[in-house]
Amino acid sequence: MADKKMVEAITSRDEDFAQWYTDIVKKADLIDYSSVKGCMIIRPYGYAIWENMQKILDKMFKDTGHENVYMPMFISESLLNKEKDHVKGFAPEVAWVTHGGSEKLPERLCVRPTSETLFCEHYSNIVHSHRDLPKLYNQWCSVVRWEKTTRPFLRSREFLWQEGHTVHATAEEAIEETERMLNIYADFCEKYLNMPVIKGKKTESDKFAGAEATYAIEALMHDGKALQAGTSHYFGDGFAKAFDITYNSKENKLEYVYETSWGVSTRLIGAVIMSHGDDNGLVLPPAIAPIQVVIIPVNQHKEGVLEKAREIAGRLKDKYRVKIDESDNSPGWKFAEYEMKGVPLRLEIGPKDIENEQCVIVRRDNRDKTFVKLSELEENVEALLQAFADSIYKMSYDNMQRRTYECTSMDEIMQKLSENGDGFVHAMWCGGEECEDKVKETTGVGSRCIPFEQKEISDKCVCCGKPAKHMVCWGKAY
RNA sequence: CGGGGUGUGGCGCAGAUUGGUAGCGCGCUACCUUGGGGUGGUAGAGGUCGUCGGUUCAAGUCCGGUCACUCCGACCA
Repeated sequence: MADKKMVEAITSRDEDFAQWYTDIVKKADLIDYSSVKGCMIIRPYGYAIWENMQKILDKMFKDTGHENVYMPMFISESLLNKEKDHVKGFAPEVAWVTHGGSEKLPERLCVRPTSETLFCEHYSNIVHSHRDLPKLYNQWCSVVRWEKTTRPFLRSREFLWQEGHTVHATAEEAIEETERMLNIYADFCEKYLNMPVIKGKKTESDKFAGAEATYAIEALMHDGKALQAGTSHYFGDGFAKAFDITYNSKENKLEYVYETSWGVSTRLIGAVIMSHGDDNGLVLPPAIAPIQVVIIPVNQHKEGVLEKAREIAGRLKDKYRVKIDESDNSPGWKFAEYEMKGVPLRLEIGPKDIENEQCVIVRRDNRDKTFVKLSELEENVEALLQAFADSIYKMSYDNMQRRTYECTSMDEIMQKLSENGDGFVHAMWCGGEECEDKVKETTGVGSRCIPFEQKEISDKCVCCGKPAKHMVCWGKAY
């Protein structure tokens, strides 16, 4: 029975998606709660996923000329206050340090919610000449935002991320950088997380505090809600003016730099869970799965079985992340356990197989069983992992297609959503903030982004009927 | 921040209305058994009931505060 629910312990995904999600993060050993609200312990299995993401992304950053740095975690209040839009955006959710030991600090310090101000201060000190540009810095760190409601990976008060901050001589160069990084994020999601995304620009009301333009990639989760999976901001010279970051040009003129920043966070783990997971647990993309192939010896106490299992592991371990479970749990228990943990391939090896010089490989996504000759092991693993990755991408892609609705009226939006469930609504927009608000108020979907890939569904705004400027992608957000 | 739910061995829960000193399943430990979808058995270990305070001869149980988790909204990587 391919669709039989093996693990009774988790909530069904279609019955209660939120509860299902909570069950998964706990039962797959990704996190544990700590005693401070909204702060989670990322356990080894969860952290390994993040490490794999980091490894891939870090290489992509380095390949495009970026360098890693580390900024302090504290920002003085006066520094934070320098760019007024930025403070206004973040002040409500920063955590403050007021004491050092028992002594009150002369100026309170905020725990970074993001590090624009720190990078700006530093850049103003080290950038003097056009020869110093560009500076392409990135840092891996954690940031703190005092969120009111919290959820593991999706919204925690402290979370891990990377933040790139770059300064350039010209606006063109900075805009190019903003786009380059957005594309890297999109490629990462599609190729390594096997998750399709929509690239687009945020509306004025939705852009980053202090930015001139914010670009984002939006992914659609299995339940039809949207998740912002990454952002890339173009700052123009706004921060440069606020923080006085100037350089002497070739013509010996004092010029302001142009800046960008971009980031993705451990929220991507949440995105992967909600894109690919099913009623049996996690389903992990091979590129980031801590274990890609789990080997389950069957009747392992029988002579020769464990030896064979280890031999197989030895053949695979240079190329793949492999684990043999030699514990004394029953095979059935192990099957369920590694399904919960989302391991892409399960390799079963028992006395019958050894006799036939074969093994059994089962895919996590559809439980397809393949009998593989041991002499053809490597090429089969390779092919199955690839097929697995393609297949979970397609599932996500199909889900997004099925849940994308083109609408020309507010009534149609509400009708499509109630008939087919949540999803992306593509509809035209005049560019007015009142209409943006009104769409959200009446239909429940907010603007996610203005996709780069535009389509003229009609020439009128879905809300007010005036001439439309853009097609907007709307959705309910996480 | 508003509304609902929950907090009792590691996990899931019962006990609370009718106060009298804590119980079940799973897991855990040891041994045996079994092994191709969470094997079966025997013997064990483990909790003062989120937390602070109040009422009472006596509180898991009643009252008040507080903290955390969770779900649904409003805002956010």
